Amino acid sequence: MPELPDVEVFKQYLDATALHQRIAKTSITSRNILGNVSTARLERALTDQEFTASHRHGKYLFVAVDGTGWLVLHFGMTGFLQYFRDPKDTPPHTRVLIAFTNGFHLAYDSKRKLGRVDLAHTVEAFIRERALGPDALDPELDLSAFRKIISTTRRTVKSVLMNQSLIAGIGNVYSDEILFRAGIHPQTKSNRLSEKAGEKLFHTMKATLRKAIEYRVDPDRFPNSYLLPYRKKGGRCPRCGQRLRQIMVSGRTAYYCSKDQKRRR
DNA sequence: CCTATAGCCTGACGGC
DNA sequence: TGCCGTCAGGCTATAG
Repeated sequence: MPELPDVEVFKQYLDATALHQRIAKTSITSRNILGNVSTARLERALTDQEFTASHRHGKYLFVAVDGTGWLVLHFGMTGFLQYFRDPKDTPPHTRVLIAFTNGFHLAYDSKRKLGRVDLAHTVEAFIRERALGPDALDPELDLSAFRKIISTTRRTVKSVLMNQSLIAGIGNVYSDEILFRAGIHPQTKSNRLSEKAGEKLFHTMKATLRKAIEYRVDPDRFPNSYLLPYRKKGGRCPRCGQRLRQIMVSGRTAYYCSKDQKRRR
């Protein structure tokens, strides 16, 4: 699930709940979701410390640990955070459980274990090591920087949007949403986009991600014009009512409207 | 340079 | 009801 807007909402949730509380205990209940860190080292790094700030880059959430380092959270397809007091509210697939001295807990839940929990010395070093591109909502990723990215590759535009080394934060769902709103066919070759289409794509990308955060990624709050609620087998285009097409693009299922998103070469 | 595929994991769903 | 194959909004490694 979690793409940039989802992770941004997780960040706001964490900021509103888990900052500035002393950590009494850290329990790792699934070792294989850990990155380059052992159970013991992670527990040692967190216990008796507190979270002081957070930062998001693409689909990664970084949480500062007393200014000494960073806890890195990645959510895979099924991850989320839950802050709660009563132990019976512990989510069913909790992989890391942090108990604070105020009696509350923060759970990192990941049903499919495709997410990762790690430690990093600095955010910048982590981003460099993972070769992540600029965050999709970073103001430094402006129109001219975006043009450079899309013009230098012949891949399909959908795979460019989803490539975390080129632009960080967009996954399968939001790439479909952005292309739908921009009226661009997902298999259009990136470097073949017209100047006008490239500019439209840029503004649509920024606006779509910002709006999704504003709606707190709640599909019920999205305007009717969004593809997201209809993005399923048998779904119909919210604009023209036609059945949505379903194709594979770079190994993922892409949904689009063949009337509004014409293929051109 | 780019695409396709498998693998990591688990659970929901549909068909029989 | 129960079993089985397929699929799911992420990412990496590898082969061609």
